[in-house]
Amino acid sequence: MAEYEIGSFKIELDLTKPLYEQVLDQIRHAIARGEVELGSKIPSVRELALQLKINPNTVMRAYQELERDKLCETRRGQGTFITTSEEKVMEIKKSLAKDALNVFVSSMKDLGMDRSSAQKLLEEVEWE
Amino acid sequence: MAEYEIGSFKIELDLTKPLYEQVLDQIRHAIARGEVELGSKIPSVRELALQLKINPNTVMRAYQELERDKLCETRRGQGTFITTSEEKVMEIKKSLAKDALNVFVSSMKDLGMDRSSAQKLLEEVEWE
DNA sequence: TTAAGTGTATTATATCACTTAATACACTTA
DNA sequence: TAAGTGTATTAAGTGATATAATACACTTAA
Repeated sequence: MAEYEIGSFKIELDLTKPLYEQVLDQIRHAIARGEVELGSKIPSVRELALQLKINPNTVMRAYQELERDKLCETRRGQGTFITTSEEKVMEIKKSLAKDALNVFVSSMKDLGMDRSSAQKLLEEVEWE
Repeated sequence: MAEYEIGSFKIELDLTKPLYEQVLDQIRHAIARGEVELGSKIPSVRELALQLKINPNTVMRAYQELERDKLCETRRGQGTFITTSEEKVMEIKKSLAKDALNVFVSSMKDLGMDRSSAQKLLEEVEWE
């Protein structure tokens, strides 16, 4: 589809999920990984839409959800800025990790597997 | 939405995912858990559609995918039957577990977490 | 032979989330 | 004042999903 580099992280889009969700996820994860400087400005709605070759409305939808999570702060006429709250970042990181964990545990249970089976899988999986 | 009991397992539908996918997943997982007798007959397309209050075409779509995975065998005029291959069941169980594991690992990496962090989460999570 | 119950196929329609497009307004900064 | 921001609105298009109605082929049992 298209890609765009923001500071040290890159946004890449495909057709597997809604575009606004991909933009949202990738920025959110980049913040969680600490790859975006707190308080820094991210591209304007129009600019990112242009680079990713998608509609400004789609970008805005992602930005608005970031703001709902308090990960971003938008200032009319100025732009959209990453939160300065280290606490918020840790919070969202924990939350995303917990969500992923719950999905995994549910899947294991659905397959009738116990904790130690899951642990064994995790030990044996190729990581890097 | 609706639910239906098949042998020892139950199908419940909601609005979070495509219906055919829920039917498919729930039967597939029940097989993987060993809750369905191998070689047994599952409800007819029309019967299950009636019980779940959904369209027969939707049920058929799920059944056809089960057949593609060789988890079921359909006999025209007779019905749809669970595979008798214990091997196929183990295969699909491994496959589903691997998929879930990969999703989890990807999520952890997206958050910049290493294997031991993931293991710690798994150790600490409430299981039952 | 017949009737009922199977899987399967086809065509049409409806719905909904997602996306795009075009435009306008409010605000900030240089 | 002009350019660049976020925001809002309305309209339209697209594709996956689901429903509806109908028909056909096959199997089984009465």
